[in-house]
Amino acid sequence: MTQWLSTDEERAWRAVRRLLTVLPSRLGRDLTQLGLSSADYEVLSTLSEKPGRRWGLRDFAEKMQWSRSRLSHHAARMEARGLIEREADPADARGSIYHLTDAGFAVLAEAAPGHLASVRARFLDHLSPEEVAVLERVADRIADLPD
Amino acid sequence: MTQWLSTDEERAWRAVRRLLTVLPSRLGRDLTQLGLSSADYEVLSTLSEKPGRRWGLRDFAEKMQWSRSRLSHHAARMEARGLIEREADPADARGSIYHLTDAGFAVLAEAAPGHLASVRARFLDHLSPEEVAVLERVADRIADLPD
DNA sequence: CTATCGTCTTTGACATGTCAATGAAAATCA
DNA sequence: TGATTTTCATTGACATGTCAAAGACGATAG
Repeated sequence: MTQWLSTDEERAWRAVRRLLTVLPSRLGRDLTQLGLSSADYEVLSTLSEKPGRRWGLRDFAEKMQWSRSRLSHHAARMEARGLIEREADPADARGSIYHLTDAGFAVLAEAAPGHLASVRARFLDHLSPEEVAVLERVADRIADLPD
Repeated sequence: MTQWLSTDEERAWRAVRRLLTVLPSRLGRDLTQLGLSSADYEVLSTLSEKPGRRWGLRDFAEKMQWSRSRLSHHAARMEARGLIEREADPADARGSIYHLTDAGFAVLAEAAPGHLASVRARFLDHLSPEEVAVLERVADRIADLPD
């Protein structure tokens, strides 16, 4: 079940697959120690980068590459924890606007340094500048392919 | 929330994060068209590579980097579909041995070419041989770090 | 204006993953 | 041997993600 890629490709793909599994899992584990899941952290940091720290669900979900359903579910749970809040969109009564609470921002601010340290320790610190450059180019090229 | 990596690192990490999200999701979607989830495919192909196409749960789970619980749950579902079977381990009455059924092997054999085509179309075909080599080295280095 | 159609978020049902507890059997050790 | 500890796979309860309604509202065309 193995011979339809060249041996070089085969080895590389195996290695990349392992990376795809292992790196997110390690970063997630580190984050859990800090009291947040990876999903929580993504939501908080994506929201914190938006001017005003508020965002309508539709665009927010698209930015995060999440389904609207997933974001709605997850946001409901985070709202119950007091990390974010939802309010009606004044411009479109169907819409919902999410914004970071002060508590949510505080939680993010507390977790961020540890998370970035983890990204360094588990990834960036082990790459040369040239490798970082190659990775960026390759990752962009692949991710930009049509869906 | 953004200024604790150098701009180069920041851009690269962003790109890699996007790749980590988007590539598995695309490959998974393609696989779904072929009737299998990514998890199903991993189980089948990992099992098919083992001599005799049978494997005890413990080592199997470790090889896949899955928790035993996850594998046990997933295997129960796949067994219900007739793709794999479980039997008692004659050497250790606590143990359980998983093996691929003929039906499971047939399903894998049918899905594999399409999946490999998808890996090519969505990934490998867009990399130069040098990039493939860099990726393999980097991915191995990162994945081999202590947990 | 109003009827239709499309779009919005949420919801519920279900699939999947995690975590802790279970019960059975092996390994260890006195 | 017999008691204790460890390891094994599975299970159940719960958290999370997916998919297909649902219901509310906006946009469009007559």
